[in-house]
Amino acid sequence: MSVTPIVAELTDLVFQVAGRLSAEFNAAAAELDLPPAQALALSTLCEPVPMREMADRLHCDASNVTGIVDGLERRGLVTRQPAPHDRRVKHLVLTEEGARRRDLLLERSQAEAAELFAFPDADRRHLRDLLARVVDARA
Amino acid sequence: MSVTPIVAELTDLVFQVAGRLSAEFNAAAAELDLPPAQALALSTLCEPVPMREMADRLHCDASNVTGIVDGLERRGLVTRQPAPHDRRVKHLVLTEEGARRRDLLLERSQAEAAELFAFPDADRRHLRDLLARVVDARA
DNA sequence: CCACATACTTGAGAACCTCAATAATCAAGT
DNA sequence: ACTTGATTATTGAGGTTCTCAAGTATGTGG
Repeated sequence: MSVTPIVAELTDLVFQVAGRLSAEFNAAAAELDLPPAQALALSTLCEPVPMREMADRLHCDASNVTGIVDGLERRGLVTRQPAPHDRRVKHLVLTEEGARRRDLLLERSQAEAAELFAFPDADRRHLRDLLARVVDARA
Repeated sequence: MSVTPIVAELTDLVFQVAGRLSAEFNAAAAELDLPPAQALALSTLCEPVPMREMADRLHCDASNVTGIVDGLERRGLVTRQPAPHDRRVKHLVLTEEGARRRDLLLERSQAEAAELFAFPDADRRHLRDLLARVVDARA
């Protein structure tokens, strides 16, 4: 029954790399007084976005987003604003401080990421192509 | 200060692949009535292992493991057994049912993983080598 | 024996998550 | 208009995961 060893190996490696990346992300987040999920939400926020859209981005339940945004709002980083065309939806909008915090977060976490991928550009592109193949293997 | 676009791209791809893998893992876990963290702990468990070692494997606080193992014990999948040589440490040992559940979990999640990495073997090995380079870039 | 480190637990508090149910609104068909 | 049915966001209950600070029991080295 056993799966090809290479598959287990690949799975493991992907988790290791992702693990480091997210450890670095979370560390950067923690320095900015942001819990992981809130940081993740913040990092995807640029243009105003409906709650529902955020739920999709985070691959989680809508009711979940309520709590996360509560946190971000309590910290004064986003506000909920009623959408003009549909009174059911509320848009998440970055405050000044929210935008500043978001930029810091991205800056720091990407700086760490850059170190992880610090090898010749040809290899990086090759890695990108292979990973891309995995991703849209079944899109 | 902007990071090379390729780095952002790589980061994104790695997260996407890891995201799918862990979504599949969590789904398999959910079918077996296992919360994510408990499933992860279970999946790493084969030989008896001290709590502390488990904490290292999960990259989390020791006090955290107590709660996770409480869950696994409540479900009857592991037991804590005092280690012979050091009375401070407790070994996590799989029960019969625990071993069975663990095998099912690995079987199912690896089957999903195999589909993700279903492309020529030469490419898979290449991908492995590149990822390995990332991992021990700073080990 | 003493000082110190280590393994595990406990407790408080926050964060995160699922699920079921609700209120408000929209979109369509009738 | 008016009902039906979907959709958006929230709430509440309950469980899981996390951090952090303290505490207990045990090992180790001077």
